[in-house]
Amino acid sequence: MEQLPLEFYTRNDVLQIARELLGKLLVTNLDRKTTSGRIVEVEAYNGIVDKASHAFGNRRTNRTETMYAEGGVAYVYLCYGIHHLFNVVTNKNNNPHAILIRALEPVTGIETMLKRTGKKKLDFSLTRGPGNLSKALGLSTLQNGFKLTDKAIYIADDGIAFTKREIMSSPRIGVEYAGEDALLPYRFYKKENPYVSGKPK
DNA sequence: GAGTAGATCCTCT
DNA sequence: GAGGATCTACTCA
Repeated sequence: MEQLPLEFYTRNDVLQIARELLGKLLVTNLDRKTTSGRIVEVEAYNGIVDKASHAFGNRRTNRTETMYAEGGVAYVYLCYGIHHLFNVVTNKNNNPHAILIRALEPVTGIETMLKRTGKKKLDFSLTRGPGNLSKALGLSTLQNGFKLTDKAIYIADDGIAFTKREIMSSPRIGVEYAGEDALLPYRFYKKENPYVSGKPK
């Protein structure tokens, strides 16, 4: 199992990176506990030209500053006052690309995830949806700006990759306000995986 | 089973 | 002062 190198994140094709993230392992070492999950759903946010992105129009604020950092860091922010959403920042300095991790398949530390989320037993909702998976992995705004090349949070390749046929794309979720950009097929997910959010077919 | 309200708080205008 | 890259529970049928 290999931690992804910085060069993986600093490339400029956020859609390509998003596709490649599928099948990788997201690992957290927080609270002296290790938890990990296989990424099965992501959404790409294509920088300043993307109306659905917080960085649209090169809007630069305290919150979005993390996205302008060099790729390979975590961008975590609070949504609806309740949910912490975890993103991977990509591209070079001052190019605010990001990839939202929307769903995982639990791999290690399931007991810990259950404890964190207050669930009694494993079900598909444990790591389905960005709010839930952040909770399960112990991610919060405290981890905003963490480097993915460190040990606390990182993404690893254990040799498993999905085939092209297994990867589906669709418009993103929850971004209706973004006008025509809401229609862009920037969401990628593994076909027929029960952890993928949205409506089961 | 489908539709909707409520939670809850940080960020930006 | 408004609203958001969401989720859950509750209503109603």
